Amino acid sequence: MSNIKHEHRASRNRWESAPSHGLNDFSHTLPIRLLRARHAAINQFQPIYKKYDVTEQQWRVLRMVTSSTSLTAGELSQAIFISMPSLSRIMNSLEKRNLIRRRADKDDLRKTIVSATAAGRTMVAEAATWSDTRYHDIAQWFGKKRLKELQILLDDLVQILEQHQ
Amino acid sequence: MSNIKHEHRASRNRWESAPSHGLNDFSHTLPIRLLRARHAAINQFQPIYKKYDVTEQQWRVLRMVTSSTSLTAGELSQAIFISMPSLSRIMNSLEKRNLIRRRADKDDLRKTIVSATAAGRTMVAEAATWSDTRYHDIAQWFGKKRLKELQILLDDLVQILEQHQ
DNA sequence: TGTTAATATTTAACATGTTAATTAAGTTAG
DNA sequence: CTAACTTAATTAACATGTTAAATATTAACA
Repeated sequence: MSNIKHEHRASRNRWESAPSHGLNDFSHTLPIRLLRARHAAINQFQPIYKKYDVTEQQWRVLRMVTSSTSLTAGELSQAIFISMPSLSRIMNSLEKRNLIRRRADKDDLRKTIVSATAAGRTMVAEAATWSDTRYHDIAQWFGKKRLKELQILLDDLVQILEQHQ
Repeated sequence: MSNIKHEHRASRNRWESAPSHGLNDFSHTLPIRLLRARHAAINQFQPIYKKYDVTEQQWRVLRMVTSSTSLTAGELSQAIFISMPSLSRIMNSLEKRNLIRRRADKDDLRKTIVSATAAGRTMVAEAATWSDTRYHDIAQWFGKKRLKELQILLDDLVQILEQHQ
């Protein structure tokens, strides 16, 4: 019973230890970790969503649209990682609330150009300061260096996974 | 394909640079990065979902249930990070397909104990090898050390964000 | 003991995620 | 020029995410 090399404690997760059958500690896979982290991050901005009665996704649209002078629905979709079908519905809702506006691109009538209304811009500008403060807080708590590390690892992971496809 | 617009160097993101007004480069916030990474990771296992005609979430339930001898719906919900309402519907669907079973806990009739049927266990066991291989591939491509680093950073981030709440 | 509070799960209502089909406009080849 | 192909956005259908309310059971306690 010579346990030579490893003496893995109880259950290290499946990514670093022997896979055996892979059915142990399933609650700590990378996808679930990423989901949890995203949840926790978004949660920090909950006060804004409640204050303005928007969902996190609607807020993403509003921020992207107000931060850009002119972009098409397709560009918007790619930038904030919301599929076109979802984006389509979200834009309906935001347009009804008079926060954004859609118009056809004169050079290519298939494209839709999305822009923020004055009301939309006002709303985002109001929250921008608060939001920036919170972003800064998070960087402070977690450490700017580690945050940067995390970002790089995430980007690299995406790149590598998309490569091997 | 390969029209991927990675303008990494072009503009640094808002997390490390001066916040100014926070409306620039909004498409690279941490939440969006996490979303992208999760997508890319899940995408690697798409063949399984298609082969067995299950969603990613249903698969999470199946793997967790088969990897555990006995757990309640609540425990399952926490472990795989699916809310109780969603889990309730997913279990309905999996039960109809005879992949899992629900029964009341004799010691506490409020609790529901979830278990896999023989069919469910067979199905997961069949895919386990393939899945393990893919997990291993990812670790190989990305580097085991970096993957571990990423995991630690994610866990720490969650912990810190939950602390400051 | 009986009333109230807390817990586990489900249901309801609505927003979003996902895949496939549809519509409209632009592009290309014959 | 027009038929076939491509692209951009929407719609449809169904699964999941999310919040609040409903239901059933257990715990607390005066």
